Amino acid sequence: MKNIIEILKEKDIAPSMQRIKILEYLQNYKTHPTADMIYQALADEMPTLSKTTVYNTLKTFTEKGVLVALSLFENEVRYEYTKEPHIHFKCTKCGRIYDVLKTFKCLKNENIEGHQVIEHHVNLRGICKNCLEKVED
Amino acid sequence: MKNIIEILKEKDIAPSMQRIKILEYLQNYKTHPTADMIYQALADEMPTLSKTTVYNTLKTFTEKGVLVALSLFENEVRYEYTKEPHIHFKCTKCGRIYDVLKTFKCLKNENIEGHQVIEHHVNLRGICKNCLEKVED
DNA sequence: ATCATTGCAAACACTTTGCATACGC
DNA sequence: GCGTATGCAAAGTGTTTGCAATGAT
Repeated sequence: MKNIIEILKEKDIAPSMQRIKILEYLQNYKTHPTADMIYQALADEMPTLSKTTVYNTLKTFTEKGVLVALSLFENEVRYEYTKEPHIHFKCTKCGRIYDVLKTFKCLKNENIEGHQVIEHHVNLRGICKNCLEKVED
Repeated sequence: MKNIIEILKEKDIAPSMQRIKILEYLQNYKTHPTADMIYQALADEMPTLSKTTVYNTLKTFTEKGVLVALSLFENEVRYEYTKEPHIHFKCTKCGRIYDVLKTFKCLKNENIEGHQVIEHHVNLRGICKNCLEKVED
C-alpha cells in the first residue's frame, strides 16, 4: 500500500497526525463512513480530536481529489478513498453500502444532449445479499 | 393532464388546498425544487402556508409514491413528479438540473452480485449546454 | 363530534464560521 | 518567528417534533 505521507505530499497537503489518521481510516475501513462515523471511530485513540478538524480535513481531501464525497440516499454525505470505477448499492434493511462492479459504459467526458459530463454516479438501492438470506431463514 | 384530485385519491391521500397547490407546482415547474424552493414559490399566494406543511406534504407524497425524492450532489433533497425513466444532469456552473434520456439498461428488479435492486439512479454532473455556449462568447 | 391536517415554536442534527491556541518548518 | 492546522464555542442550515388550533365530514 502506498505510503500515506506520500499521497498527501503528492496532492500538496501538509501531513499531520490528524490527516494521516483520517486517511488511514478511510483506507482500512471501506464502509463509506460519514464525517461523524470517522470522528466517533478515531475519538478513542485521539481524545483531543475535534469534529471541526474532521470536517476541515474531509473538505481539503475532497477538494484536492484524495477522496470522493458521495450523495447517495437519505441526504447524507459519505466519503470513500478508492477511485477504481465502481457503483454503489445501499441496502434499505441494514443500511450497509456495497461497491459493485460497473458493468456499463462510463459517460465521463462525453457529451450528453449537449451537456459535458464530468462526473458519472450510479446508485442502486434494494435488499442486500446478507439481508435476503436472513429473510429466508 | 390528469386531475390532481384524482391522483391524490388514487393514492389514498385526502385532497387539501395545500396538497393540491404543492403537487400542482411540481407538475408545472419541472425544476426539481427543494422543500424550501416550493415554500418560497407558494408563500406569496398562500400567506399562511407553513414550512412544516410543505415538509409533511412532501413526506406523505414520497411515501405514497406520488413523488420521488432525489439525493443528487451537495447533500440536498429535491423532489420531482415525473416518473418516466430518465437520469439527472446537474450543472456545476448554474446549478440547474436537467432530465436526460436514459440510454442504457435499467437494473430495477435485477440481481447484482447477489443484491436485489429496487431503485436505480444515475446522476451526471458537468457543464450544461447553456453554460458551454456562454463561455464561447 | 370526530378525526386528520395545518402551522407555530421549539428542538434537533449536521455543518460551517470566528477566533484564539498550538504546531511545524 | 511565521504561516498553517487545530479545536472550542457559537452561529447557521435544513428538517423534525410537540401540540394547540383549524378544517372537513
